[in-house]
Amino acid sequence: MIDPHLHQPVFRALADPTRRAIIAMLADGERPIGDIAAAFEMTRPAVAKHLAILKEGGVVRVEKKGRERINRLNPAALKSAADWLYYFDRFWDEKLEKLKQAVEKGTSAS
Amino acid sequence: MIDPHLHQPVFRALADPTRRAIIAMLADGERPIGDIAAAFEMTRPAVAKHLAILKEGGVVRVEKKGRERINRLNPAALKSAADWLYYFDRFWDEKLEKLKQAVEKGTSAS
DNA sequence: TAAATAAGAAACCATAAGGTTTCACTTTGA
DNA sequence: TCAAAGTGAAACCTTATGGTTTCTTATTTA
Repeated sequence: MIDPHLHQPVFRALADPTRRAIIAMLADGERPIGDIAAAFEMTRPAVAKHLAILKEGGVVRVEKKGRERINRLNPAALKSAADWLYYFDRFWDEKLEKLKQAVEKGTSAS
Repeated sequence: MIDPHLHQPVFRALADPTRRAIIAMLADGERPIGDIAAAFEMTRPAVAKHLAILKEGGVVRVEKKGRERINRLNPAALKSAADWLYYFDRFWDEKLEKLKQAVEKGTSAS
């Protein structure tokens, strides 16, 4: 098993329910911080801190656009956490494990 | 997307690197708390707190056995977190997504 | 039965986390 | 050009978190 510290920034980003909700929201489309703060009935600085942690985990990226900062989801970063969990697939879903092995071998399945 | 609070106990359990290391250790085999504390060079009460949080998330279960308490991994609880992350599969791995759909349809892939 | 082993529980401590209010800085638009 | 809009940043507060030491309880086993 891989060093658990490697995944820390991502798992830390995922640890808070508000941050997971932000991830879900950004999966639907990019948004400026003001919109997010309004949606969660939370002050903007509070959301800014959550976004900072999400950025540390690479889960969210920002793009300056005039006076706005567009926050965009970077789902690839979530793969790091998913990969760690995938290791346990074989314990609860042997069928999917077989399929994954097929993918790794390059076998077509569709 | 599902209510992020439902997953909170599991994601909280996963948030700490020591707890993820404990999960990895228990995946290799059940162990009493003393063994875990020794392996991590940490006091037993500290490990006890981590185990309590892991139990709250349903990730670890205990069985009394004489004067020992055997801690056993319950990988099914991890599925809750994995399922949440699976939602983003389509963003980073379209091929695996197709395979999963194939599984759901009952299509053979091996 | 008494010592050793395994563990739970309580009290305590330092720091991290999550939130707020207040103030300063850019970019836009009337 | 100057007020409004959108944001960043600093200071502060409360509670959660992760750890320790100390003490007690239960089970072996010599």
